[in-house]
Amino acid sequence: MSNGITKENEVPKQYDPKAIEDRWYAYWMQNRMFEASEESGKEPFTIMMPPPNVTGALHMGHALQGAVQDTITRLKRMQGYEALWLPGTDHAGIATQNVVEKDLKKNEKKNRHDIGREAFVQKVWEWKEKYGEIITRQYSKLGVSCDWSRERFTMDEGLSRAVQETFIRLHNEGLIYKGNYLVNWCPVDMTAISDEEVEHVERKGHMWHISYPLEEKTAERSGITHITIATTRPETIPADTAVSVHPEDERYRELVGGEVYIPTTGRTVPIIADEYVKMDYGSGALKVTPAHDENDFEIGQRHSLPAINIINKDGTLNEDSGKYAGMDRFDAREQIVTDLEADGLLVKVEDYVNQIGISSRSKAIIEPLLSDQWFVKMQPLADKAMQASKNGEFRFFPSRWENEFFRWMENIRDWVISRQLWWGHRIPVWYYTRDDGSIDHKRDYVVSIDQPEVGMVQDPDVLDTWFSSWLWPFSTLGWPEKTKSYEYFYPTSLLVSGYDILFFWVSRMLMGGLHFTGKAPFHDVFMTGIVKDKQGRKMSKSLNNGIDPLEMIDQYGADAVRYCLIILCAQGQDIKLDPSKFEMGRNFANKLWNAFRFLNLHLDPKAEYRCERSDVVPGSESKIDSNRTGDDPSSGALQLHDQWMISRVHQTIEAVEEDLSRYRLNEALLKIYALVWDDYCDWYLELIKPEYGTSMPTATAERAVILFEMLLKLLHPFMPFITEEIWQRLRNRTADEAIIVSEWPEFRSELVDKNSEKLFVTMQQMISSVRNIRAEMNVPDNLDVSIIIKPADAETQDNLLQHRSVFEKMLRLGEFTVDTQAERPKASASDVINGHQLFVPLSGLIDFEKEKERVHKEITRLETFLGSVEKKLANSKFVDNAPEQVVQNERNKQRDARLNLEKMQTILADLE
RNA sequence: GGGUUCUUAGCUCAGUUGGUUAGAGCGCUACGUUGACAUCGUAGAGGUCGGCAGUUCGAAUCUGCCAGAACCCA
Repeated sequence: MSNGITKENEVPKQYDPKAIEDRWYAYWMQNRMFEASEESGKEPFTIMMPPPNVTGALHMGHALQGAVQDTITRLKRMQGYEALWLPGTDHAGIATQNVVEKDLKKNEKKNRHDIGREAFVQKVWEWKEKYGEIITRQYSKLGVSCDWSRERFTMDEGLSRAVQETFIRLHNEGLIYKGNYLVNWCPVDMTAISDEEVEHVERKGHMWHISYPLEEKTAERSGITHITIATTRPETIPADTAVSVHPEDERYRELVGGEVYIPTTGRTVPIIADEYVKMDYGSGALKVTPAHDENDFEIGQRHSLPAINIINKDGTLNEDSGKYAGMDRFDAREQIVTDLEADGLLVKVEDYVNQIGISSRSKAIIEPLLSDQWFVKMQPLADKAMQASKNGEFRFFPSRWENEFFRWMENIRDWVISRQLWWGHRIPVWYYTRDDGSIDHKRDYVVSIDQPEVGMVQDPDVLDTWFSSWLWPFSTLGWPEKTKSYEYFYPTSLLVSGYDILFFWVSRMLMGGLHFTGKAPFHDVFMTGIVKDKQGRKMSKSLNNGIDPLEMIDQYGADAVRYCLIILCAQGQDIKLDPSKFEMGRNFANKLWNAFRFLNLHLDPKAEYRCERSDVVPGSESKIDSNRTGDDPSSGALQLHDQWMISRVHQTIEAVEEDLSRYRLNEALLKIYALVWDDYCDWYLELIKPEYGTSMPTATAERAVILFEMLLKLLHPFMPFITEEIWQRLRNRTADEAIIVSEWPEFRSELVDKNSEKLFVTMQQMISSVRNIRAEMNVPDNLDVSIIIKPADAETQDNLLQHRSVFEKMLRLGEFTVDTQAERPKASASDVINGHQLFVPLSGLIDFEKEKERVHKEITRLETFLGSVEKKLANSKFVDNAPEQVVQNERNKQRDARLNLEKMQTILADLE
């Protein structure tokens, strides 16, 4: 496929991302540049994309993590790894089922029960086929280089097979069990959910103090008629099966072993003693409702109490609640309170803020409910994961997440994996039936993928969505089959995830991976922060404070969005995002674009450097001649600014590699940004800019292009679109030569040239100083100004004279005098840079008072600085204890500052 | 109640194993547009690094306490 660029294409003044982004994405796709192969013989590098919900829309969290993963993937690809980034989506049980149910209700005015399970599941699949690709298409807009040919869905046949396999395996190992336990029940979604899916919130409520009449014999024995209990949930009174007090509570000692009447029911229940009860809380007496409270459930177990379930799965009360049957649990609460009051049993009501559990999905108040569910025993899996962590089999970045991981692992509880839904992986368990078709619970169930015997029925429940996603790193590669992909790409190299799903997903993947494959599923885990709004609130639909990444891409360009997200993503801190922040990415892209425009304007379209040449800049390829130095641009020899720029580029390569190896993407990008903007654009390009009407020497142009290409390569993983566009416009390239598949620049320490840098930086400082003087003295912009430099040594004198052209390019320069014997002209402004004196003669323009003030200010600054340095050096403890290097550093500072100060003082004396 | 993180320029944030004359972007001030780029350039102003104490020759960085903010778990 053609890359769509011709030399005749106009180069617009402003960069327009829309004009190019889709074109390059299509080009990369059609040339199959994202696809990874098991056959290349290269070292693999693998990232599994956290699968977004198939129902979802792309949000900023996806965009951030997508940008991070793509940057690393592109880097590794350029560094010669066989880079696989495998994408996919998650079937998201409850969320998807809800969406389709809503759709069904809206369009056909039916609920799922009206059309039946098979037809409903069919509808969900249809919905998935129709809308399921929205999010992946949205992802593409970001420029993600994931291998779409390997895209997976958690309900694909292969992945479903992996789910069944693991269920059976865990069951055979005794790690899956079925039981009647108290679970978190969501009355809206009508399913059990796991502890991790419950959020705890504070709600204003009441504490009701209720008087329970003692059974007659107990009353007689103790001389008390009633015992007061405190509760926040009076509607559960009909389910009470005991009243408990603390064993050491003197007030109630006589009552323990006795009985009490449960209001509204007339039943009597025992009074027991249990250490769980807090004596100073409420009245010190607790009603025990094992079927509707977790702590009460445990007390019930300890004391062998019965559990009476009075709440239906839809949140209404059942027949066992007596006259409240059929009422909603919250209506029943009010009614019971009214009835108690009428009976004179309500002692008092207090306002009370209580912690309640709500479903993280439906936001409905969770009802602890006894039901038959399937569980996974987690402790043995957690032990393996903790051991692997201690062995260093995987690492968290930043490392503090390892502590969080351990904290959760150490207190891990069994995992409820059954869900009372229709959309998901059906539990591979079969039951015998009676003649009437009902399940025969007296006979053992059979665990099997296929129906074991005619007439047996499958468990109606499906598995928690996370029960398939915890297998994601290997099920996507074909496991449990020993496929080539699995053998080659597993275990994976890196996982990028937000810390909000550390427990839900990351930890479970580690446990699952270690248990099922014997290996940690990834070596590195990079936990990103969470993208929040300007005020630091989590972005949510209900707050309507989300920033749509697609809108931002449309407005600023994908590269700008990526730039912004990466630069703000520091070491896992949350990102407070405001749309205006994307401007910095857009501006940077525009800067880069205009650097290209500049080169393009001065480059001869037919010249040799439009073909591949890379031997004219040291380090860009192999052949170098770094000894050729001169100041004649036409000679083709390297000049000072070339050596300085080459040195800066190589320093940056080294620093960027170091930063990226530790996932400090923001640091790396900031360094590249500074290299491009401050070094290349502000200085290098200005210095090679030809005089008006003259053309750029070929050697200069070649070097500028090659250096620019190195910058483009460094930037490509972060900003893929613009770098590819410019790369392809600079020269004629075939698909094999696209920047996406180019080689990452090689760092070469011998090209870091400290001497050239030092000289160049001194010259930069001199130029800045002259500009400052011009501004301070209000020198008109179109006026040439002469400068006189009195260098501290003869070598600098030679160097500066040799590089006179640098001053000419960067200043409106008149006379240029460099002389170790120079004298300060009377009417001049002065400065001292690294011991070299600088005079700017300004007869008629100089304001002597202002100049005195300027010089005086500099002297004050130097004195303060020198004072602090000398204080350190006067301290013998410092000189004795600090490392030699540090002391030497201070001595150098002292020497330089003294030299500069002395000269400034002479100047000031001269002025007065 | 237990834990984690944060507090640095007007705003948003970087700052690695303690040694920098504490940085960036935005904003602000002055000047500048026939110039690669006003999505720009040049120059500049702006910080006792939340407070107090300690460790150290030396603290934005380590420790303790206090104040404030956010999050996680119970």
